[in-house]
Parts: sequence; C-alpha cells; structure tokens
Amino acid sequence: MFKELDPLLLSQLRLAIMSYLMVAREADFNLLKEQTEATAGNLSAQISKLQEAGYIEVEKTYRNNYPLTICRITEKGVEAFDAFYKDLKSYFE
Amino acid sequence: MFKELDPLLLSQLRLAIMSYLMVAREADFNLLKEQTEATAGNLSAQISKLQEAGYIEVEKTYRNNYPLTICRITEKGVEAFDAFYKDLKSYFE
DNA sequence: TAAAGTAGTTTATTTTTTAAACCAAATTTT
DNA sequence: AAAATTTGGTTTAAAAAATAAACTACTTTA
Repeated sequence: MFKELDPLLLSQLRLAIMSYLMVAREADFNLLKEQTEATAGNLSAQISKLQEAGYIEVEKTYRNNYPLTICRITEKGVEAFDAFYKDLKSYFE
Repeated sequence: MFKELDPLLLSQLRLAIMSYLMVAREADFNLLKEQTEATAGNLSAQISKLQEAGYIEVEKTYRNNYPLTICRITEKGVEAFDAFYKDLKSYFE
C-alpha cells in the first residue's frame, strides 16, 4: 500500500538541500544557506548526515583566505532522491 | 524557493493515515492499523496529533462489545493535505 | 476460572531537530 | 596596533518527535 519513505529525505532541510543539488549538482555552504534559509548550525548538521549516508560529498577548501565547503550530490544521492519521489507518489494516488 | 512543509504531514505514518482517509474519508483503528502497517501504540499517538490539529475527528464508540475508534478526515485536514502536496512539488521542480 | 484475545492508551527510551554558544582566521575600526 | 566585527563554519545542549514496550480494561474461549 504505502511505500517506506527514506527517513533521511523526510526532513524539510535535507530534502531542500538535495532538491537544490539535484539541479545545481554542487553548491557551497553559503549558497545552500541562502537557498534553504537555514541557520548555519542546522545546515552544518544536516550536511553531515547527508555526507555520512553518501548522498553528497563534501570538499573543505579555501577561497579568498576563507574556508569554503563545497557540497556535491553523488550518484547514490541522485538515486535516493529519485526513489524518494517515486515512493512519495504512493501517498498521493 | 522552497515552501515550508507542514511538519504534521512530514511524517510517514501521519501522511499514510491522511492519505488513506483522503480516499476512504473514514476508517476505524484496526483498518488504519492494517493499511499503514503501524504498531497500535504509534498509531494511537499519531491519531491523537492529527486530532489535536483538527485534521481528523475521532469518534470513540463500541461495536460488538469492543471499543471502536472511528477516524474521519475534516475539511481542514483535506485542505492541509492538498496544501502539503502543492508545497512538496516545489522540491521536485 | 484461568488463559488468551481485542482494542486501544500510557510510559519511557531513543532519535531528531535546532537554536545557541563557540572557534579560528580575516578584516575593519579606532 | 589593539580591539571589535565579520566570515565560515562546528559543537553543545535543550526541546521535540518517534516508537517500542508495557500496561489497562474488557471479552471470549477452554
């Protein structure tokens, strides 16, 4: 009847991060912060969870002498997002 | 960019309950338990939350000497479900 | 009448979320 | 050139949510 929904994507902020990355493919911390309107702490925490799950990869580097965190969606992340969308459909006929 | 998602519906079990009631309009406790494959405790807790929010109305009665809990979706519940679906779309283009 | 089943509710543990505090380095102000 | 502020985050800790397990109350069966 109802499909299991990936709990990692059943979260507004993590879904927004993934949704943005599905299109943009990569984004730095501040861009994600602007796009999702999240607080830095919450964003940092949710990025870590997506990274641990292997849905995104995170590169920590520097730009103009400031730390720069770049997030990229992985193939696994794309698959999880697509599956989530498909599973979600079972809840709306 | 991304719409706020009703936290009450951003829960697998509550969404399943509401999804079922969107079609069936009403269901008793055991039917919901079967349809959603939830444990009784979890179902009881989530029904209470949906009731408190006014998304469903709950009638406690008896049938064949056993307690019978009937859940019905309200107009507010229908609106919330429709709005949730609409808002969710912003995450999938 | 004791055991088992039905229909739930309550309790309590675990997980999640999220705001607030913190850190290190860079920049600006005085 | 200190002191204060800003940037780009991370860590912590308190609050909220999810859920399994225990419990209640009544009924049926053996």
